Amino acid sequence: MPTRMSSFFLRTLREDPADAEVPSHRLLVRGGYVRRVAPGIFTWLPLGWKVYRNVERVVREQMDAAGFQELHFPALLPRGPYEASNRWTEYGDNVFRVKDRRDNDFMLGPTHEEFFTLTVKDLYDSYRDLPLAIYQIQTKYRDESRPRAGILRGREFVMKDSYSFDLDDAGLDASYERHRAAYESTFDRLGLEYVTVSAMSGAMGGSASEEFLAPCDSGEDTYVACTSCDYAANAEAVRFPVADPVDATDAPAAHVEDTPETPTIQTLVDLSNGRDDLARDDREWTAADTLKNVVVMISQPDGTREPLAIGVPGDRDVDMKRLEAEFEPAVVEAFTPEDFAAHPQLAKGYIGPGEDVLGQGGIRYLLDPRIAEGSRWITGANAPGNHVYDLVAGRDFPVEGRIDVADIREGDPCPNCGGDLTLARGIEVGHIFKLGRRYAEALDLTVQDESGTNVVVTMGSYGIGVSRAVAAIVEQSHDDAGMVWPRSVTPFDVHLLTAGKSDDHAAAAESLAAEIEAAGMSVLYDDRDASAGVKFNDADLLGMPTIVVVGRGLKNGEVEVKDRATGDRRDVPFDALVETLVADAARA
RNA sequence: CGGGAUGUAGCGCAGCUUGGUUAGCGCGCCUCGUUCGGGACGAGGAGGUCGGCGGUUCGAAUCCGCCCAUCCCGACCA
Repeated sequence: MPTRMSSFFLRTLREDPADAEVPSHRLLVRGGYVRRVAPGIFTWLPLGWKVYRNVERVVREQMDAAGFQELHFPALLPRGPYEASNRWTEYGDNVFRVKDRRDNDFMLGPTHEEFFTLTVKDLYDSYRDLPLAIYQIQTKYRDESRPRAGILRGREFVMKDSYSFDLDDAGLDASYERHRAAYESTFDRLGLEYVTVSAMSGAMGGSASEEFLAPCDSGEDTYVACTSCDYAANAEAVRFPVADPVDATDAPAAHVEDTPETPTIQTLVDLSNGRDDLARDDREWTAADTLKNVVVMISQPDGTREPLAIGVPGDRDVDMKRLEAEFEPAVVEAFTPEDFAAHPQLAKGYIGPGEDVLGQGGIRYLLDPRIAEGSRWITGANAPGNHVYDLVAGRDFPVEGRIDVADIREGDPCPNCGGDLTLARGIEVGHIFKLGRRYAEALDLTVQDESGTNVVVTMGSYGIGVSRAVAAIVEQSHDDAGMVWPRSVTPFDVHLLTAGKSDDHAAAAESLAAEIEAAGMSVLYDDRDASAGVKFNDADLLGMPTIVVVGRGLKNGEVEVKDRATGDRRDVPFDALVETLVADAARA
């Protein structure tokens, strides 16, 4: 039986919801696929649920095909295991915490590493049981400080998470590769365009890590890709090589100059160019000649705070996102007036390297990799209104450490081949990484090897944002009129409507609907007593891949078949309709 | 958590500055009629704790205070 719109639980909105910004949010709400219940929490209405389940089905089929085994943990989790890995604290405000009637702590699981690990530990003891790869498709909860963009980033969302367990690094490599291949086939089937970029392993600890990003304007992740080689990385993970040392034997001695009213790079550059005693003969000073020192506070989950100074070329800013990624799970805070008061050696606006100030016994001081040993700089002289010129890195102050957190720009040299980097945005729909032994060690997951020795298991962790993928598909596949579903996840194969209200139209549509369904395709039949325009617009909005119109061609025994994606329309005789639809579906 | 904005019917909004009958418009919904291939038309109707609490006042959607909530921009993640 076709689903009849006259009785289908669906209401489309004529106007965009006021709170929806990104296309997926706007269209999913307007099309009656989802409905907001609370910030970041949504109801899946019948149409949306069909899409969601199709996505979930594809994910499950590809996991099963790869030989991974599905299980299901609770979403409501006791505190204990998270103590062992220290994450009850580390996750901070991002977890929904609840108590039972006896005042025991529970949480709504934001992730399940501990439970996978502990369950394997419970059941397995021998190397002969490995390798193992298990997964679940689970509702996860994260009390995001700022949920946004509708389904793209909710506080309740569905994630497929897998874990692999291997005896050694070679085994982990193999498990990782199997997951990568499974992910590629999954996203291919979902009709998602994606790029694979290398990524930091983030809060979970570990080594190799790659993200699957669906490129689109609403993406929250910035990634770089090289125009010359196949290098691609999340902006947070890009690491530029340390610049080669330069010869500084001819460099003049460093000299402090009186530079009043120059607390910013721009004022400093302007003053330097404007004064005869400071101006260069060969060219103008630029911001890139200055060494900018940014002081921040690194705040650990346990509450300890430590100041950190970062030196970058003055034409660059510190990218806070990259900096945060570097110190996870610690949080980076701006230096407050109180912090400055507690460090009186820091002259705001005139901070520079110096004994007991930055480095050399003072605040921990790390330099951008572009600052070569032997390079000359203008920087703060640690006194208001004073800068030091011709300060040579490595000669006048030691290079105590490096940190690569400056902003990345279009055209920056590729760390791999030196070609030009491009910047783009994408939605993280998948993430695979080699966890290593962190959880296994913390939770004491070992197996006996052939010699009877206990060996710590090495793990991999692999996620797919199932609910997020629904939104990502819309982000990539829509036009002004509405959504355009890939056939693999469409809620219905065919959207059938009558343009014309005679009994003949209805009878023809009924019989065609039955034929189409008999051929194995699902039909959403718009049998409503609405004007043709309303039906056409709803059909475009709802986005089934094929729209069949029983209209003015009826008298000739023809219907119109419209391809939602291309907009192409063809008149097809009744008796050729099913054949046409089957052929179209097969071609897609 | 910082910055900005908003809260009035299922959805989108006006009214608030300058307090005053029964709180209004469009969409959607119900009834009747007309229309019938790209969000038709007429007539009639249903639907509201005006975010909450407190205050000022003869009288508060409107003024004041506090609170709550939501959205957007920045810092976090599938």
